[in-house]
Amino acid sequence: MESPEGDRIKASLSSTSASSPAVQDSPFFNYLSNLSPIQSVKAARYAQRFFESRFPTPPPVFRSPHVDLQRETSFLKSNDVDAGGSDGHGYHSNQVNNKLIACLQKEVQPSSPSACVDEYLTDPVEVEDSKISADLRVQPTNNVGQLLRCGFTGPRENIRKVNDANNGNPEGYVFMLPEQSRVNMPSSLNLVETADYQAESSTLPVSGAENPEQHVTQIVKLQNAGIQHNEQDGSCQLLPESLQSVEAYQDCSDSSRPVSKGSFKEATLYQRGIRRHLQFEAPVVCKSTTTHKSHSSHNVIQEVDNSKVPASHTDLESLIFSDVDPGEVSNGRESISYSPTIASWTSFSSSEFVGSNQHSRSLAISGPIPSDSGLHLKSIGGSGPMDSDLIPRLKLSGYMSSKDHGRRDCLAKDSNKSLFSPEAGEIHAHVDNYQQDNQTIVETGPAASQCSESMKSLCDSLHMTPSKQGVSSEKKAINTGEGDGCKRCNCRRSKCLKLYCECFAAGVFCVDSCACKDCFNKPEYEDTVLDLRQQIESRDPLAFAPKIVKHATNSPANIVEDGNWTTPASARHKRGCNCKKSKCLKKYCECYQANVGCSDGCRCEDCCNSFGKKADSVYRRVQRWENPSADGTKAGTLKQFSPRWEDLPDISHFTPLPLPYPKVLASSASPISDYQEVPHTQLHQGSTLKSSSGHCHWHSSMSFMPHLCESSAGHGCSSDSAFHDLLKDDDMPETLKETSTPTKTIKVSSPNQKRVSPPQSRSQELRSSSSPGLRSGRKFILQAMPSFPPLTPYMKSKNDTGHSDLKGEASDH
DNA sequence: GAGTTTGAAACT
DNA sequence: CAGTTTCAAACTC
Ligand SMILES: [Zn+2]
Ligand SMILES: [Zn+2]
Ligand SMILES: [Zn+2]
Ligand SMILES: [Zn+2]
Ligand SMILES: [Zn+2]
Ligand SMILES: [Zn+2]
Repeated sequence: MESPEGDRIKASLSSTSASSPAVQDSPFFNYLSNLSPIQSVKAARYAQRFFESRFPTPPPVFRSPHVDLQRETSFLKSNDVDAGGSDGHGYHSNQVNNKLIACLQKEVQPSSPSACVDEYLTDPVEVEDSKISADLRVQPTNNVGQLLRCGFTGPRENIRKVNDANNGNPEGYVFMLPEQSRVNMPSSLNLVETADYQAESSTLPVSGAENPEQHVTQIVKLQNAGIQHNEQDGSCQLLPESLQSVEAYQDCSDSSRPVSKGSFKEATLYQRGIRRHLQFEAPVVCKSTTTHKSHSSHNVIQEVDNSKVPASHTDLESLIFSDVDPGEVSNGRESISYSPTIASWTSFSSSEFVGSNQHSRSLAISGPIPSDSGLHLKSIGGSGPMDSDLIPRLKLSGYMSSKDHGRRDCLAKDSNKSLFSPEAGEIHAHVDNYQQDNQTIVETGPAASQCSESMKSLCDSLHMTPSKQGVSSEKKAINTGEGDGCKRCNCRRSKCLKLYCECFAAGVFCVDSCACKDCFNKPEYEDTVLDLRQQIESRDPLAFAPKIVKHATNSPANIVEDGNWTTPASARHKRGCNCKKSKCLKKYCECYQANVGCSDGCRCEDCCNSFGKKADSVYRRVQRWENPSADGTKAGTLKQFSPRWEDLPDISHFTPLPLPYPKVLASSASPISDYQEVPHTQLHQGSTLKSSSGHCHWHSSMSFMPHLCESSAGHGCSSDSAFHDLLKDDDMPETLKETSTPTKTIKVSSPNQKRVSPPQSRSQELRSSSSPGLRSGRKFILQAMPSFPPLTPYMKSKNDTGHSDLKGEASDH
């Protein structure tokens, strides 16, 4: 309103507001609808767009999407978490849903969109709403199921098939994520990935099937994580940030790896082509990759259970496998949708997510889907009402979801962290890891703590679930968290419609905990929000992409040591920082804030980033990583999170995902959390903090987290940074690379199996102490996703359509 | 909590 | 693409 922007915004707003009800007729509306992923009917369109735009390629891939039933299962597990966790605020959800839907429709069945959608989307949402409220996360499974559904929905069967077929993944990277991250990732991610994978798999014959499996799981983390839980809904939102980061994990070739393997199938691989798929794989955590492999998804779950939550896990499985899908799915709604964004991201991420651990919650991302679902759920739930509406909602939901979150967001806040992303995905993960060590974890890193908390909540809820008691517990947890708030943005002049706003930037709606004024980043203005978002994306395709990307690559560094592991270290900021006075030692520096070292892409002066200086060679970083203490205070600690850097030359590459919906990101983010957790300072504090404060939150919400963190204490906060999202460099790069250099792409995809042991060092250690076995065992498999489609497509679609409109209006003034 | 610093986002 | 302005977070007190 106010100034120039005001006009634009107004325009948008007007459209928006109107849009929902009556406006549909207006051109804008159309435009929007096109843009917006979800708009009811349009899911299909959406999907198309995504496909078109994002995935120029291979439709086939998408087609298969659902395919991955298997994954679903696995995902389910994870998903559940995600779903639960995520509120769905984010637009993502919508996007995701859209994708899914699209996929489904296209491939699966166009005929009954609703059905399809329902299955996929629905689940999550509905489930969450109804169930969630009651159970909330009680049972992850549900969520999972939802997620899966969302993503894949029905398809389990399909998926499985695919998986089977694919078993051989072309490449798989195995990363050892920190526990936290691992856990998280999987769930949400899995879902997503699954979907994609499926496609891929189908498409890809994965030649390798034989390959040992490299399943790469990509995990995306949502940094933000801002997951919010709604008491009612139970859903949580992820913060944008969380979403942003994505991680990918590769699996070991071993075989199976973990979940991913099975589910993933991944082969995913290769996704590149496929990539798009969203997916996120699940991170499954394979404790021991090998060992557990057998049931990927199950494994994951199991692991989780074992370690932490037996009950839940059990439930999950059952749920997941069994009913959840169907029933819930059907019921539900699909809320989940993936938002387009997600899709885009997904592709994005999938290809490269990396997980940074920043936020533990990685869920988001990869989860983007999953997370989305979670988010969606919320949204759905929130919205409520209607199934039929779902679709439309979806659209909204993406953003909308936030509604719910809003409420509980606050709670979440502190908790928010916890809430946040983790939600589903993370939750699982967290659960495993965290639960076990919750405390430990907490200590470990703020992020961790957050995660753990969130996880706990989730877990609790899950566990509890059955009776619904869980809910209360959940709430408690959340509330406990504290109600606090978790602050989020504090915008005064941007109306929360610019990237200045963390919420908006993260792809999530503002919630109660936000202290913004004249906020338009609300579900009610979803249209506006989406429009502006598109505008911004058109201007900068990477605007909503996760800030942190992982390079996964094979860079020597990763391999370096044993070749086994890879490092998360590779994570770096997508655009690099431009610090002049902070020496990259304060949060003013986005790199530092994200717990990643500066890279060549940074233009900082006198860089002293404890996570890695601009000039540091990968090798050095690794060393630091390994011996943090030696280096420096923070560095050491930090390293844990971002242990090693590889060269990530190309930051720029990141793929641009058009829609950033957070959810996706969020999911992805979780993985990252690891990093965050550890954050330098935090570490020390962290441990304490968390516990004490408790609530710090979860990293997932990284972006938001800051506030929280702050309040909570540094730990949490610090963690947030960690949370940032990481995308895998690989992915990103690939994308970019693809564009620019085909070759790389390939590489990326094939780098293959590396296991990486996350830097968790400390955090892990801590944890490990508590429960060593798991940790070590867990591995995430990331598949390298192919690159993404170039930004362009996405842009185009949007631009074309809406773009003009919006711009026109916008430009007016 | 007010005020300052900082660097990204937005704008020109 | 560079320079400037705007913005909100990070930080300081
Ligand atoms: Zn805001
Ligand atoms: Zn806000
Ligand atoms: Zn706001
Ligand atoms: Zn910097
Ligand atoms: Zn930097
Ligand atoms: Zn620097």
